[in-house]
Amino acid sequence: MEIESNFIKTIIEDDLANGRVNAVVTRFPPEPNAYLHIGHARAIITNFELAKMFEGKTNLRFDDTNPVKEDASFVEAIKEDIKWLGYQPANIFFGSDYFEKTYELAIRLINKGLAYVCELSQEEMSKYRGTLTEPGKESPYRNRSIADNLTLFQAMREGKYKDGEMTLRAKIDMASPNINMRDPVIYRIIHITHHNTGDKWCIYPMYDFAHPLQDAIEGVTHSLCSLEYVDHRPLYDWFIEKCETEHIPHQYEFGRLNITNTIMSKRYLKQLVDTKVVNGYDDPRMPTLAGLRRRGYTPEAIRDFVLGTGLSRINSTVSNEMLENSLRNDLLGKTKRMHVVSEPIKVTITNYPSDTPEKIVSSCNPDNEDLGERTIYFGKQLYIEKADFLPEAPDKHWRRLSIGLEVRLMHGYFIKCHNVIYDENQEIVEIECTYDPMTKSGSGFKERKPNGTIHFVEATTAVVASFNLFEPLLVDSDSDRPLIDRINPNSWEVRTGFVEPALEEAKPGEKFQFVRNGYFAADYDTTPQKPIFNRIVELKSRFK
RNA sequence: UGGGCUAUGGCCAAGCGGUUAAGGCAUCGGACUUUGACUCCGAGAUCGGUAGUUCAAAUCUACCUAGCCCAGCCA
Repeated sequence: MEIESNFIKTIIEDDLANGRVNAVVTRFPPEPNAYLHIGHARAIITNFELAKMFEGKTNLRFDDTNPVKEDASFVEAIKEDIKWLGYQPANIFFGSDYFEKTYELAIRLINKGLAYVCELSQEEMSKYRGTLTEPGKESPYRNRSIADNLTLFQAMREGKYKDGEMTLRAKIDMASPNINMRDPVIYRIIHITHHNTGDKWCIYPMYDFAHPLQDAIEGVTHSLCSLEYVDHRPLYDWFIEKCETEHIPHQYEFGRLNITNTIMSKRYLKQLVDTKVVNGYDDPRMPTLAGLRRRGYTPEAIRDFVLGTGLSRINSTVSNEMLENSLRNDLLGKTKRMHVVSEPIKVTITNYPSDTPEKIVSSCNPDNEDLGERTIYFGKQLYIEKADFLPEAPDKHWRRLSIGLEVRLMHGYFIKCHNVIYDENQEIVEIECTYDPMTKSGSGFKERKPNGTIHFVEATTAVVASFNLFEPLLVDSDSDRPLIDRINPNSWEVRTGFVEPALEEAKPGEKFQFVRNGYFAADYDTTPQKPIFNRIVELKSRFK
């Protein structure tokens, strides 16, 4: 699947056609202060796919200009997530690699009379800034001499001042209707150890100043970001122009991708982890890439989903059914289709002649013979799903087992139910059936049509396993209620059931279709003695 | 209330002055089926509103309406 037509692709095509750029360079610039989630996947995929499409390149650049929030551990996690998604950055850079260069350009601005050292406190600065409807006031420090600014800025760098004591500001326009242009701070003092530069610096550039310069230094042609930066674009262009960088990058904005019933915000993800609603950032219910990975989502499906949702200048909320569809499409042809009974009910085949089960060799996926065959068993004692039996068929659409009805056991035989055994509470404990030896799977038997096909496992060879069934963490997708009140209490259900013996060998992370049950992945903690499977996604069903 | 961005079927989204207005997801019919899966057929919008420009407008203009973003020494 290729990237669809979208406005950014159109812009790039146009730039290339008109010679405004020779080669496309994009970048994905995360701040190393959180785990990546599926929202980031859109940015990653968009940047990489767009560049790839035009034979350009994409850098991974850690935007680490604020040491108070950042940590090296996130650097590795982010690298791993990008690799998992299937992308290899042309270069891996750090914004902090450019601190020296950024500093020089700040001095250039001072020399041009376009930046000044300001001693307003944070509170005062806020007052001077004005409001959305009223213009701001000029700082009393705005008209210092270039020489004084140079000296002061140098002193800031040398650590002569405490955090917050002064800032370097761009001298633009305190009356601009765009608040970003009202003399924004471009350097602030922070005495803290930086994950990359250690204690070398105590002044750090702000995003608005650093970002365009990083793009310029790296030769980025199309700098993509989200919609909330639209108002920052004039500033971006101002810095590029005034700093007279050799290369001139351009910023383009696109909408964020939201998914129904899914929280993406850093704050709430953290809240879920901190309040132990989930077991960490790689909990299989989390929308983090680490969580989705553990759940069994595939990078191919995520890519297909992102590309399928397109790109526009709208913050969109896409139904999670779309993601699930991508998952099923990807998993359909590449998973083995195994027999698993998650809520068992016992079946005795009363006319089965032997106490030892017979072996049946079956295809793992009739649509993909490369997946091979495995042996399943059929015998006197079986398990089927509770939901596949009702003493009496509710209506003529019932395609499962009932007294007097005959169904096909997939890969086995036709069986017909003739008796139900109840306990003292009128609960069904066992059902009794007969089988027809003539109807063996693969025999080509066509004399009669069964009332549907269900699956089973043979009881003496079955292996006990547990299944983790997930639902969305949130309910009420359109609600404005606080998220904490929308937590789904049933987001993780554990069931114990039986799996066919071949599943003992499932390797952690290996994915399967459990016939008529859904797609599952063996959990990281699975063992042959105690297999554990996570449900990735249910199968679609028209059963009403 | 200043500035900016956006508005195409339930949800995404193509379309860039002339097409019966792509496609995907979802939904509803139907066929097929050793998964009520898959696959296959079929069904639905006149493009936020109004007024203009034009032989011709979802596409251009004006006005209106609605939603989102901005007043961190965060990114």
